[in-house]
Amino acid sequence: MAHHDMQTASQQCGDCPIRHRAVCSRCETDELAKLEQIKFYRSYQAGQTVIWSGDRMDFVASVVTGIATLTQTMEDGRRQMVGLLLPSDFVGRPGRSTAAYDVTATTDLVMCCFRKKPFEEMMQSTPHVAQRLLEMTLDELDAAREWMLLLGRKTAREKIASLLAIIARRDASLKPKTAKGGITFDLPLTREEMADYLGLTLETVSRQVSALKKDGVITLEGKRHIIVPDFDRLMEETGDDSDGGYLN
Amino acid sequence: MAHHDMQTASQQCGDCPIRHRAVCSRCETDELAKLEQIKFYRSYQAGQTVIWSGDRMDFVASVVTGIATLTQTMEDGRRQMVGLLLPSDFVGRPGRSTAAYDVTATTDLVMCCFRKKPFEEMMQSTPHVAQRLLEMTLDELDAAREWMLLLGRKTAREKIASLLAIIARRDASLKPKTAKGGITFDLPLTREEMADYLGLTLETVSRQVSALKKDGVITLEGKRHIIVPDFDRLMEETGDDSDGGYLN
DNA sequence: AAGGGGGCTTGATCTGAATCAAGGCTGAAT
DNA sequence: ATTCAGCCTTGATTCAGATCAAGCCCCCTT
Repeated sequence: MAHHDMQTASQQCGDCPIRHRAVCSRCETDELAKLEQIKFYRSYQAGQTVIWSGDRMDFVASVVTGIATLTQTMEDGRRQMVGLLLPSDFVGRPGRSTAAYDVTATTDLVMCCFRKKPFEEMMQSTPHVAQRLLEMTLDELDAAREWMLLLGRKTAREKIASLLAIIARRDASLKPKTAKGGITFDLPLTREEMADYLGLTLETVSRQVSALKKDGVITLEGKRHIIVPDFDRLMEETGDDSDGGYLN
Repeated sequence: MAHHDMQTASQQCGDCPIRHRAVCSRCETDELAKLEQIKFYRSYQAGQTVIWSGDRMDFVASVVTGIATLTQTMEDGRRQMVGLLLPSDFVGRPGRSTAAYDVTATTDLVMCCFRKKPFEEMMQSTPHVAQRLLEMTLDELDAAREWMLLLGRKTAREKIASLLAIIARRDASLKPKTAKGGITFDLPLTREEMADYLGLTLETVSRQVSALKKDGVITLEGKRHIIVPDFDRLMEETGDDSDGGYLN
């Protein structure tokens, strides 16, 4: 019977990544049930703003499909992206009631949301949810620090190569079937969004993408479809340590 | 009796910030006792390296006194600071066995360490430790994102002003007695370390500090002692939103 | 088919910070 | 007292990326 509940829950929320990443690895039946009761979905169109920085935010959420960005903006309009949310990533901060960043859908977006109050109560009673969330937050912190090295010390070319490598890698982990010969993916960002990610202008992004193409590091099909014939070659351009020590 | 244990523990570890920040806010007696049993102290001299990136790291720790930095280094020597640890800050990552960054003592440093294994076991059994750690990690992530805006979009002058404001603020929160007239503090970093923090060269740091001095935003006494006659004036130079919305 | 707009590219020029270079200051060691 | 080393400042020059500017491409609308 208990096992049956679990399967039912699983069917109800089979596509909900929070099940898998934040909660489910060691979930018990009644915890799933609790999550089922408080969750709801929201959809946004490409370009839509999910929340403005400073707005009241009474839910936490997990990306189901699509891509969202976190950005910070200065009064004079300078923008810096500070987070890129892919499917299964978590947004929102238990214990804070206002959004600290603008959250924008860069593609059509579906999020699985949980009202903050009940989610927090659930966290109290099910310790490994907090632990899973801690793990995810520590991963994000590591990514942020990698990003800081990129922003502070890398050249424009290295920045572009790094971003392409990051997207290629995350993309590959989502669609496990990757041909050995070459990696292929669609850029989910405009040149301007790439610039906001990298701390550059869109013109510089465009020039450096062209340069990588001219040098044979990548091939372009249209403006957005990227082919990386040799991933190691791309990695050489990033300036990062060659040994992919990012997975220990 | 239970209450007595707590006081005893408190005396044994009166100066240990993890007690206050990571663990203690809702601690119970036996948790404190557990912490007491697995903790130990380590001291480092100014300039000493605590851990090299990639080294095995079998403890987590909390800064008791002094200042430490986290830095990342590229093969060709470019360096970027990615963390600045002041007293009560936490280092180390439950669930990872190798250090991801160089940790260096910039002043004489005392850390309160916990062997990772027992600490992790303790986390399992005492849920609000994980919760407190999550809160601290989320704070750090926010700081990292603020830092990303600085690295990606601020001018050299804004970077310097921002760093001075950050240090002034954190300093003020440590020694609560701050004169209304002006804020005064010692820079805990060399020009080169400031440069590594800000993604600049040491020459540019020096020039911009001189410029802020010439413009009356700060006064220098020696190379390290800073006087900020008007904190609001300094804040104007940072490029940040004027409303100090960083504390909600 | 014509028009228009959003996203992108490419060229010309400018500029803020890096780089290269030469001292200066201060405190510790001889 | 002198020397030395580490840290800092300041000047001259260079250069990577920003800014300004023009036009292209592609898709959508009418």
